[in-house]
Order: sequence, then C-alpha cells, then structure tokens
Amino acid sequence: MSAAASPEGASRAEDAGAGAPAVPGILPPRVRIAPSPTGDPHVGTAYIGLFNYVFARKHGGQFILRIEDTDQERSTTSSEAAILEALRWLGLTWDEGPDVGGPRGPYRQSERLELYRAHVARLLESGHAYRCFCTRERLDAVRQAQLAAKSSHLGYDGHCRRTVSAADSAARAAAGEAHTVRLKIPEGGETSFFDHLRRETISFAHETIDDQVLLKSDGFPTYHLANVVDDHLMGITHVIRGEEWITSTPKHVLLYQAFGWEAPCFFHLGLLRNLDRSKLSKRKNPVSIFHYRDLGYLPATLLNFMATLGFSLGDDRERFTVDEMIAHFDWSRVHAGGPVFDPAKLDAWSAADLRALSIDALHAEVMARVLAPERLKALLVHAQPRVDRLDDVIPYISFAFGGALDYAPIKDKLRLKGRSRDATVAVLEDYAQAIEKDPEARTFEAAALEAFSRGFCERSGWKAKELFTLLRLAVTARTAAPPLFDTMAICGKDRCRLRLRGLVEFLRAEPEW
RNA sequence: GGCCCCAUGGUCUAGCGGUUAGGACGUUGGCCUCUCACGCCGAAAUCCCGGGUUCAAGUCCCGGUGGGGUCACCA
Repeated sequence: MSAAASPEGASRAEDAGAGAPAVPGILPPRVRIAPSPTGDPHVGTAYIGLFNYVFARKHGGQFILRIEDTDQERSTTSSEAAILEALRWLGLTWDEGPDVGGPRGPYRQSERLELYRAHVARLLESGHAYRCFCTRERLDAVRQAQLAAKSSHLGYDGHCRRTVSAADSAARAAAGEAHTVRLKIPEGGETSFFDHLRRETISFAHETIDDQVLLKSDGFPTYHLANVVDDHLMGITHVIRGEEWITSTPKHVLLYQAFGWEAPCFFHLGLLRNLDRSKLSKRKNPVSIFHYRDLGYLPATLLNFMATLGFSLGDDRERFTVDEMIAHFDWSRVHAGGPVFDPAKLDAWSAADLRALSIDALHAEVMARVLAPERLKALLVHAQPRVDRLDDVIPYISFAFGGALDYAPIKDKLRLKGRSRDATVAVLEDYAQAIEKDPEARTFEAAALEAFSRGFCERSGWKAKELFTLLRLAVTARTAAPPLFDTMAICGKDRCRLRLRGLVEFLRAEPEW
C-alpha cells in the first residue's frame, strides 16, 4: 500500500533548522471535522471546526465535512441537516462534504460500509484483527467481575483472541454466527504518537489499551475503524480534534501501521468546560449552536469568542475577525488547556458588537432574525383572536422573545396545590430531561410535544392540568398565553430549555412551602 | 481506581530567564446624566505547592497537589 495520499504539489513543510517544523506535515493541508448526527449541533463541533477551518484557510488547504453516522441507534437525518445549517450560519464553509460532494466521497459513513468491510477483511487476513463471538452477557459479566475485583485494567479479557483458532473463527463466521471484529493490540511494548499542539510525544503501554471493537455485529464500523480508513482515503493530513480522543489515538496509530499507511499529524485541542470546569454539557450550559443563533448573537461574535478560548493574536487585541485569526494563526499561539466557556463574557461582547452596528444594519438583523416574517406570522395567528388593537400585538407576543424570565411577579402562582417546592423542581427537571430523550418530542413540534407531555403525565402522576399550568408559567411567566404546545414550539427548544432551567433555579432559591 | 492531558486574578488570556506580571469579562468606587444604558476615570484580585538548574524562574526540569479526559458493539 502506498503512503498517505498527497494532494498534487504537496510538500512536507520542514524547518531547515533544528527542532520541530514550524508547520508540521504535508502542505497544503486537508483537514476535516467529523460530527456525529445524534443531537443538536454542538458548540464543541463549531469550536473544533473553527480551528480546522482556520488552519486550512491559512495554508490554502481543504476543509472537509464528514458525517459519522455509524451509530444506527442514534443517528438521524434531521440532526445531520441541523449540523449543516448551523455550520453554514457560522460561515464555516466546507470544501467537500455530503451536500457539495467532492473527489473523495461519499462523505457520509453510512454510504461507505463496503469500504470498511473490505478493510476489516484485510486486517483479519493479516492477523491484525480477530473475530469476537462473545455475547453481551459475557462481556457484562467480565466487566462486573473486573469492577468487583477492583481490577486496575477494565476491558475485554481477550477470550476469543486466545481460545478461537483461525479456522474455527472463519467457520463460525461462515455459519452466520454473530460476532464483532476486534483490533489485536500487540502484547508487549507501547505505542506513541507526537501531539503537535503540545509538541510532545505521548506514549501508551499496550497493556493499557483495550482490544477495540472495529466492526460491530450489525456490520457497521466503530468510530475508530471508520475514522482511520476515511482519514486515509480522504487524504487527511492533519487531525485536529478534541482531547477526549487522546487515549484512543494509539489505537488509531496501530491501525495506520496495520494497513501500512502513514498517520496524519495529530493536534488535540482542550475541551470546552462549564463554569464548574466539568466538560461542557447541556445540563449546565446551553450547548446547541441554535441556542446562540436563536437568542440573537451575531456569528462573528460567537466565532471571535470561541477563537479566544485557546487562541490569541499575541498582543492585547482580543476582538478580531476570522480573517485576522487566519492571518495570525500559528500553533504556537494555541493553548492546550481546556477553557471555561463563560457566557457572561460572550454577552458582553455581543452587546458591544450590537452597539457597533449602524442603525440600518441593526434593523436588518432584527427584521431578518427576530421579526422574520414566518416567525412573526406564526405568532400573529395566536395574537389575532386575543388582542383588541394592533398596538397590543407586540406586548402580547413578547413572551416569544428574549431569554430568561423573571418569575418573582408570579411567585404565588407557582405554588401548586398539593405539590411541594421540591416536587415541583423535580418534575421540571424530569420533564426537561425526558424531552431530550424522546425522538418525537425532540423535534419540538406542537403535536409531538403534546403527545409526549400527556404521556409524561401518565408516567409521573401529574395531572395534565397542573403540569401544563406549570410549564406555561415556566415558558412565559404568565398565566395567559396561546395554547401551551404552540407556545413552546414558537419559543423554540433552546429558549424553553433555558427558561425551564431558569425556573428551577428560581424555585431552588425560594423557601420550601 | 488504572492510564493520559492540563495548570498566570473568579473566568478567557499576554508573557517564551531579568517586567511596577499587560489586556478583556466579571466585581467594585467615582464622573457624565432627567432615569437607565452607553462612555470615561479609578480600585481590589493572579503566577497551585515543594525541590532542582541558573548570577537570576511565572518562564526550564522533576515530584506532589488540584482540575479534566478516558477506560462501550457512542462518537
């Protein structure tokens, strides 16, 4: 097999002097982001995307969007569409991807299954991988035993690797027995790779690496296999991703070696954090890109803010454009620590950026986004039967705008008969959590929300009337509003999520009743 | 718990052996002003700890501590 594919005219950027090259790897670079379409488009994807995009633009390379939809359980086409929409909104345009195509497609992993199977066959043949016939039950039992024994290494015990002969393995597979294919990690020694952001070699002893499943029993590849095969076939020269991947990089390196391919250069960026320093999560912080879009941040503000989370121009300027970031970009200017995503600072910058707009530009933004005709009409449908004068329309529909609400004026209404404060808080949290897990309700369409909510009532023991009243108060801070589910749909998932959490916080600060 | 990563005010960062440790958000005092906001001026607040290297350490090395990640037929 040939070495890593190099784009035409590619050259290796080496520093003539001593030490590491100023720009490692093959130039111009081909980089990618590979989001999994399993939920709302995440700011973490945008964050990693920004650095990939900037690096590609800096050196005249290509920025590729690849959809990693190998999880049949969780991947949805609507999520994929949302990712594309969100990245487009931010202006992180890709050169190759599932929508625009490109020379190394297809760019959706579910359309590349044959490729993965063929490559797995190669590994099986070369002895770098083996079939595993262990059942879920056995795997669970092994894990439980390891946990109980407080074993320092958790992971597969290598049962099929040791006990199933090559002939047996092939025969059982031919007979149609369900199995996975695992990577055969070498027994002694270690595997290391150079992290070009940290400018350091990171090593892992083979004993600490699990025999990773490469091909699931449903015939779909896992991330590790698909990622390596695709990065190679797509000519990816630099893998710029989050540091949650550091521990699996040795598996990837071993795969490159098994295939006889040259591995790309790795850069692992720090993970975005909540205020409490845990990994950014929607429980504690808005993480959907749509949240930032729908609550009215300018893409340039968000991009600039994310850029400063790890990158700096090198002087005191921190307000800069993506083009300025490209002009000044250098890996030595990128910090490896995981930064806290502080919404207060984003808000301050957003305020400053809005003030810097001309009135005409501000007007255009408001008309296009806040008062977009479709959105306004959807609200007018509900305002029409309820207002007496045109001038009352705006105050009436005001619940659909803005972020957090003040619940102090309706404090007394929140005391539902027979429901304690804690029970009220609990039901709000349960509801918010359950809605994320429901594939229908997640779409936030009125009918789906209603069906879900009625079902939720049955499960939780709350009457529809009392729960719906509570939700109306949470979402609008009013006792009178359009039908609840229309209201929620129009306000949108992110605004509702924000307000539900806002009410929980408000109630927690109240004395028990 | 094993392994791995990270470490400058509360937060994001500048610093790349010698600085009164700079900027921004936040907090706070004041000015401006019909209110608020903006704007302007000021203040408090940081090099995690311990060794080592060096004439000299926030800066280099080691250890500790703390935080984070990861240990799935999820990515």
